[in-house]
Amino acid sequence: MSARTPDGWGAHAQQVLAQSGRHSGKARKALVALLDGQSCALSAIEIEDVLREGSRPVARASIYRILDELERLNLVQRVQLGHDVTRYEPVRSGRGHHHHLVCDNCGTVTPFSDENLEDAIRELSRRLPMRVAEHEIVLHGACQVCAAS
Amino acid sequence: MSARTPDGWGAHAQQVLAQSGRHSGKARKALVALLDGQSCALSAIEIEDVLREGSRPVARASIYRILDELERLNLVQRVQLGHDVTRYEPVRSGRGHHHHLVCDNCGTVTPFSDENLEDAIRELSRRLPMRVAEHEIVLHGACQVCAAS
DNA sequence: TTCGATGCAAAGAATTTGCACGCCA
DNA sequence: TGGCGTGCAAATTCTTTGCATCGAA
Repeated sequence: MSARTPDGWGAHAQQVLAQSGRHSGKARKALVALLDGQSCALSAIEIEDVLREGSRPVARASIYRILDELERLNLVQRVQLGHDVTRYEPVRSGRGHHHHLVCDNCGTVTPFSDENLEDAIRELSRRLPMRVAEHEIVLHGACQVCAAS
Repeated sequence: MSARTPDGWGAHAQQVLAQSGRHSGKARKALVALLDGQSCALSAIEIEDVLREGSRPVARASIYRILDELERLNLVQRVQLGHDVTRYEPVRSGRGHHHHLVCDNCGTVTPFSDENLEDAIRELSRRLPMRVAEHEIVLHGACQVCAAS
């Protein structure tokens, strides 16, 4: 199952980028296209690998710069899952919003979503002394496979 | 307000460490003592600084090794807040359990706790295909000061 | 006395920065 | 054509590892 929606995040991202008065290079197009087809979080290095094998090699420095820019425009969100790995995923407001289960044993990452949780966060956000923009929830534990062994 | 409880985390940690059949060095004692008096998350480098100024200088490598060990014993939890910063905080089961608000503008970290949220997570955990051990919630946004300006 | 704990220094890995060139508006 | 976008390589920063020494049991 993909979280992609027709004419969804990718198009939206390109539009926001264009409106912020920037040129559009090939590296960025390739990266945005990759993220658009991605439902869960990737690290910069995973992105580099996928791009090198696939559409177009992109320098690592460019990847970081582009991700940085996308983050500033609130188009991608940094997600910290396992040890040290910084991952990035497209911010999809409606359908596609999710959080992550991380198996501390084998490192597997699984997305999940839960409306009760979202409600609790929305309600909580109203009471906090902060304008809450994003939230990130990570559950750690043992996945089915690892829990069995 | 401190999350420390009399005879609490520090003593518990020392006990677990002793039971796992290890010697007890001065560096580790100093680090555990520091964390015991700490209610929120610190990075390895902040820990190094505090120890150097305070009780006893501890080599950075030792800090990482000790934190690693404490994490394996489930005595501290890694917390990923801002960009890249890996922080560590004592795992306190009951009182003292909390999560974090991060101001994306000024970087301020504020702890909070919410029972509705904990309930939602407990209930959710039962339904997930994973044995959930820990969870981490980070809210990003603008703190009062930054939201005003 | 033995073996883990620690410090120091070097190695590694991820991320950032500087600079020259290429390409889009 | 001007300036942003990109690639390459060097520089930074955080973290890990190797090894000799110190200290607790």
